[in-house]
Order: sequence, then C-alpha cells, then structure tokens
Amino acid sequence: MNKDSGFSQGIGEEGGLRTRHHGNRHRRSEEARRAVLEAADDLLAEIGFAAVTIEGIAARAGVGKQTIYRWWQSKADILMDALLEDATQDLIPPDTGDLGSDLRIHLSNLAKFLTQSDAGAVFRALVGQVQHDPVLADRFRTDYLTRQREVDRIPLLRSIERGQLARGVDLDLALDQLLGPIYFRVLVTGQPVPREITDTLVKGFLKEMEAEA
Amino acid sequence: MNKDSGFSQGIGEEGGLRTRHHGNRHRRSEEARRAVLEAADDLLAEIGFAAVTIEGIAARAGVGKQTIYRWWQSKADILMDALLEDATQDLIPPDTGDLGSDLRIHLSNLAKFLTQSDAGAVFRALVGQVQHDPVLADRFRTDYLTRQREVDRIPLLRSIERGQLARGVDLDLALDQLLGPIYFRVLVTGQPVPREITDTLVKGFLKEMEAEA
Amino acid sequence: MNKDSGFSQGIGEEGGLRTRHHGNRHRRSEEARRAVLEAADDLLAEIGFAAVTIEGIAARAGVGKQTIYRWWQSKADILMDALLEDATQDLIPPDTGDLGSDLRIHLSNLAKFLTQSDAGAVFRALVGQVQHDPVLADRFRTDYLTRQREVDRIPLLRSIERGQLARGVDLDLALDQLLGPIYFRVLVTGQPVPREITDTLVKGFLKEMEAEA
Amino acid sequence: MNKDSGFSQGIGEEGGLRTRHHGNRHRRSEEARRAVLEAADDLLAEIGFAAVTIEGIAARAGVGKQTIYRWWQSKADILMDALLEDATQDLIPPDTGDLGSDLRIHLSNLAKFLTQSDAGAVFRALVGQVQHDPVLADRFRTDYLTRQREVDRIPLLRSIERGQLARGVDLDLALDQLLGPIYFRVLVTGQPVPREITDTLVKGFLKEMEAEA
DNA sequence: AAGTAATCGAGACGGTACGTCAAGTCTTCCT
DNA sequence: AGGAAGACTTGACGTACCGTCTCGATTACTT
Repeated sequence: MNKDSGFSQGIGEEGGLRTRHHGNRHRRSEEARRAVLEAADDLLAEIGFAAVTIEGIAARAGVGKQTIYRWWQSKADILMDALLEDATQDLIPPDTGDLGSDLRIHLSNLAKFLTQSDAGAVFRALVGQVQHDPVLADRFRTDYLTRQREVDRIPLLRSIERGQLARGVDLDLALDQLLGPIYFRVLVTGQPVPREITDTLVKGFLKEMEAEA
Repeated sequence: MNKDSGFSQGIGEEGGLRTRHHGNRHRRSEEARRAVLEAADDLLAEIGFAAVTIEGIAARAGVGKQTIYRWWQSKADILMDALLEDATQDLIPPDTGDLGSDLRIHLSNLAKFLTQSDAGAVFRALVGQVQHDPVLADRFRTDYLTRQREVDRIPLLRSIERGQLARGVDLDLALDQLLGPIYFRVLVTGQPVPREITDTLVKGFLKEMEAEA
Repeated sequence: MNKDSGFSQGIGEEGGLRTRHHGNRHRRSEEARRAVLEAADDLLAEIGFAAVTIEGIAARAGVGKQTIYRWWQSKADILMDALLEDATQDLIPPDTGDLGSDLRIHLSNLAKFLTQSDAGAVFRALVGQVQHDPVLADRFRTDYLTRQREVDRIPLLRSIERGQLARGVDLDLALDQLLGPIYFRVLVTGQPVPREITDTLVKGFLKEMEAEA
Repeated sequence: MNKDSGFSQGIGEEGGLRTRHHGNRHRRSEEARRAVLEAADDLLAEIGFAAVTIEGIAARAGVGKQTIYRWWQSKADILMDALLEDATQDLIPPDTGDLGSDLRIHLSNLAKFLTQSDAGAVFRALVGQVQHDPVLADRFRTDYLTRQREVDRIPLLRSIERGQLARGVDLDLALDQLLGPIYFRVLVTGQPVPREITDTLVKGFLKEMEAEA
C-alpha cells in the first residue's frame, strides 16, 4: 500500500512486488517479524494482554529483545501489526444487492469478529490500550480505523448508487448508529451481541431512513 | 441506592447509628481512604493511567503502600471507587415532561461527562482496563454500569407512564441505540460528540419510535 | 533495688523479697512475659534467629505487639531475658576439691552447654547479634558475662585458697586461656568440642602453672 | 593465591585459555563487582552491619539491585567476597627463625587485624552472621577459615622442621590455644587485646611445650 | 461499689527494605 | 549489518515487618 512499508506496520508487502525502491538496505529478517507477530498473538490469547511482556514475546518467538525494540515501540504496537495483518480481510461487507441484507450480514460478521475471533480479542485489547496511550490511539485510528470505516461505508454507498438510500444521508452518523451499539455492548456492557440484536438494529435504521424520506 | 453503595469496603456508615455493639474494633481510616482516592484522581488527570503507580498514589496520598493493598486490589480498583464516589450524582436525567427534551439533555450531559470531566477521564481509563482485566470488568459492571443503566432508563420509563412511548418498547435495545454511538465515538473513533450529534441521535430515535407505532 | 524492677531484665529481683505474691505495682502480666520468652525460645530453636520476628513472637505468644514493645527493645533483648532465665543455673562449676577435676568438669559442661543445649543456641545467637549491635553488647556483657565470669573464676579461687594455685596468677588471663579455645571452636571454626579437647586444655593449663612455679 | 581467588561466582576462567568455542558470551561486569564490594565495605564501616541494606549497597555502588542479586545471595555473601579480596594478604606470619618471635608478631598482628582494621570489622560482622546463617557458615569456613588456618600453621611447621618443636604436637589444638583466647576477647568479652596479652599467651604456650618435652 | 488508670489482645497506620519482574539500553559474538 | 543472547540500570511490583498508634475490654488499686 504505502511505500513507507514501515515495517512496524507490517501490512505493506502483500502487494508482493517488494521492489522497495532500492531494497531494504540491509535486510530485516522477515522470519523474525512473523515469529514476533505470531508469538504476540498467541500470548494474548493464552494469558491476556496484561500478562504479555516484551520479554515473553521475544522468548516465545526465539528472538532477541533488541530485535523487537528495533522495529516496534510497545507490545501494543506489535499487536497493531498483528491486527492489521490478521484482520483486514475479514469484515468486508457482502454485496447482495439489498441494503438490508448487506447490513444484517455485515453487522453480524462484525459482532462475531469482535466477540469470537482471535483478531477480535486483539482488537479489544488495543481499544483498551488506546484509552491509556495517545500515541497508540493515533496509530490505531490512522492505520486501522479509517480503513475499516471506508469498508464499512461500502454497503451504504452502493445503496445510494442503487437509489435505495437518499443522497443526503449523513453516512458517518449512520455508521455510528449502526455500529455504535455493537461496540458499546462489546466494550462497555459486556453483553453478547446475538443476531437478533444486529437484525433489529438494521430494522430500526431502515425504518428511520424511510421515515426520513 | 443502597446505603453501602459498594465502595471497596465501604466504611459506609453514613446512616450513622454506628451501633456496632462491639465489633470491628479496628476501623479503617477514613482519612487515608479519601487521600488515596483523591491522589489517584489527581494523578490520573496529571500523568495518565499508564503512568499512575500504586507507589505514586501512596506517596502522593501520604499513605503506606500496605494501606492501599489492604483495601484495594489494583490501581483500577482504586479508580473504581473514585468513580463511584465522584460520579454518581452526575448523569441523572432531567424531568422536563417531554421525552425528546429529556433525552437531548441527558445525552448531551453524557457526552460532556465522557469527554470533558475528570470523572469521565476516570471512566475511560476504567473501560480501557476492563478490556484487560475480567475481575475489574465484573466489578465495573456490577457496581457502576447496572446502576447507571437504571438511571438512564428513567426518561423512557417516565415517557411510557405518560403514554408517549409504547409499552412494548425494548428499553435495553433503545438505550443501546441512544448511548452506543456516543460511547463508540468516545472510546473507539475518538471523534468529538457535539450537541448536533446527540440531538440527531434523539431525533432518529424518536422518528423510529413513531414509525414503529 | 530499682523500682522499675526492670522486667525487661527479668532476673533482677533476687535482691528482693519477691513479694510479688500478688502486687506488681500496676500489674505487668507475668503470664504475658513468660509466654513471650517461651515463644522466642521456641522460635529460635525452630526457625533460627534470622527468621524470628517480633510479630512472630507476638503471634506465637498470643500477645499484642505493643506488649512486647512496652517491655523489650528488640528480639535480641527478649532472648537476653530468656538466656538469663534459662541458663543461670547451668554452668556452675563443681567443687571436687581438686582443681583439675573441677576444671575438666566445668569445661566439659560449658562445651555441652554451648553446643547441645537450647540455651546454648540462644547464647550463640546473642553473641552473633552482639557483633552488630553495641547496645546489646553492653547489656550482654553487663548482665550475663560478668556474672558468668565470676562463676567461672570460682574453681581457681578455691584452688588458690587451698594453696594449690599460686596467689599471683592472672585469673582473667587464665580464664581466657581455658575458655577461649572452646568459644573459638564453637563460634568461629564450628568444630565440635569433645571431652578430649577440654581435658587436654586443662592438662596444658596445669602443666603451664606448674612450669610457672 | 591467585588474584581471582574465588569470588562468589568468579567466572572462573582460571584455566585461562578461554577457548570456549562460543560459550559464555555475556560476561560479568568487573566494574560493577568492584563497586559493590567497595560500597559494602564502606557502608559497613560507616553505619554498621545491621544498617547495611542491599538497596543501600546498590545505590552507593551505582549498580542495579538485580545485579547484586544475580551474583550474591545476601549482604553477608558480599562481605565474604570483600573479606577474601581485602584480607588475604594480611595475617601472613613472619619468618624470623624463632618460634617465639614468629608467634608474638603473628598474634599481635591478628589482634590488630581483628580490632583495628576495616577488614577486621568485616570479619567480626561475618562471624556474627555465621551464628545465624548455616549457609554462610559453610562458605565462611570453606573459603576463608581453612585457608587462614593453613597460614596460621606455618610458624609451627617451620619450628618443627627446625627441630625446635616436637614432631608429635597437635597443631590444631596448639592453634586453638594460641588463637582462641584472642578471638574470645574480641568476639565475646569485648576486651582489648594488647601486646601484653598476646605475648603472655605465647610465653605460656612455649612453657607448656617445654614442659611437654 | 464506683471510679480510675495502666495493661492487655488486636490490628490499622506510615514506613523501609525485601526479593522479583520487566522495561529499555548496551555490548559481544555469530552468521 | 542484523540478529540472538544476555548483563546492565532503573523503577515498580506486592510482601513482610518495623515501631507507633488507637480501640475496647479487663483488672487491680483507690476513694
């Protein structure tokens, strides 16, 4: 995506060319990088964010601490990379041709992602950390959220193109209304987010859109 | 509310009789308790959750570490108490006689609380920590959330009694829809929550309720 | 003697009528005092001086910490009392009418006391502590050593009276020569002190005395 | 003796070649080691054994606590090393060709060492601690005493070779008799050990040896 | 007999040091 | 040059005891 290829951001190389204008000087070890991300992921799942340590990650990854400090700033930074690597492919909304269906599926997928998947656990840990760490918050919003936001917007945009949804709709607010309750339940109240909830959210949203018109 | 209200130990005899026939001879120092809560509050505001340490709180409060460990389990536990003490009086919805007004005011107050107040900063730190610490999560939900949830419900209940709102409305879901987007912006996207947002949320909610009917 | 009757010194009341029949002025609890001394003794034997704590003694004795601090200055001070109470009756030299016999028996008793008895363990712990604590050293020498020194001197004095030993003998030096090697082995080298050793010491001493004459 | 002589861990390359194909890459900091020993020595002299703490040593040495705990087991263990480093060169008996002279000088040096020197203060503290700590006692006897014992024996051995002293003499007992009273005065009675005392001890010992013959 | 005063067991208090853990830095050797 | 290893300083952790303090109960001497 971006040439910065910022190892700390990881993502980057899926394009594959890997032409990196003139190469990465003296070669970062891709092997070490993956080992670290995997170790971090595994440890998060096994012992929880609070118990994860840089030393633990290094030991589990079979990597020197220095190698970690050379490329990442904190354990949260590592998890950011892990999240970007693991989770981007998920949460791509379907294209069924119907806004209601698209949203129902997408919201349901989101709920599943947040509550059931390993990547969701990473996400929750990161959001937790974001409350304490403004630098991480920046990176989280720049590297993850804005991208996800664009993806989330797709069903609505498609619906507008199809003429189902009015042109003037405030998409950001719409997304807040659709997604907010889900994140709220997951992050704050800790309540489950079954399909009935997501379906009802979509129903309410559609009803409101109709009423709007 | 219950008299104990659930501080970590409560000393809580505000009822006052203090008839305790002879028990509890060695009482907790109320002075130390308040000093700790204040120190924790202040430090959170000054240096942020991550930089707050038990040692720092103890030093600032002029209290022995053991005294803290005797009564609290973690720095988050201390902040829980601080939150319960500081914030309970806030966020009580008004009673204007109109659901729309009540909600607009209440949501705006909530947004202000979350983004502007010291207690809101404590709340955000706690929600962050809740993502990493299941024990804290329990306490957070038992001691704070359920109480707040009941308070949040009041405008809707009053509206039902007035006959404005249908009896069958799912109040929990309604609250998720009204509050979720606000928490989402505060905790996840980091966007501000101006009055326009809260007002629009209320408008949408009312429109949906009408459509429902 | 002294009105304080120095409980912390325990012993001390021999001057006296010891009418303590019931009236101890304003009542120190004799029961507590004995419980503390016994607890200290027991704990020393069980876990060693380093692991003995005032809190541990108080708990074991079923006594409040304050009670201990009221009457003693340190755990070593308690053990001083225990030593004075337990050990004074030991180490009284016999009177066989013969200097050699008296000394052989006495030195052997001393060796046994130092290496085998519980009171000897207390003594060793106190000598250890004396190296670190000048205040204790004072008390140790004033209350225990000078007394014991006088007792140790008895066989030599008797022998002088009997005409066996020359009047001019330096008794202090003689005692250093007789006792020093025993304490040295016990405290420094950690070697055992069997009867052969003590007997040989006596033999050497007597030979030297003869040669002197 | 070798300059390395057996610090608590040494690193032990006395074999020397250090061919270790690749092992032991991360070596102990000699600088930190010396700083710790000096700090411990100084603190002992300044504030006394009881007041010396590991934290204090670390702070004074400008060293992390962990570094101390990595290489030593206790403050006494540190002082053991300091003693071994500082004191081994002292207390080597002279060779005047005459047993009496040799012993008089050596005993006098010993007395001076024990009562006047900084290393002597360390020694006294260690002997004190030896009464409470069997592990230290072991190390004290293995690493220090046996070595010193051999050195102390030298004048007697030389005298035997010269034919002055009988072959059958029990050297260990002889040393106990010569040294015991000195240690006794220093460690137990706290009396000074002037030259008259040491001289008289030697005189008595020689007289006894003559009488023996 | 009631009042007074000192001691008692208990245990919370402000502290100090403990011994451990992890942070982030630095140095060394290896590849 | 990058990476694995690990010793280094730093600082917080949570615990154990220190010595002081207050509490309510007990008990022996006033009065």
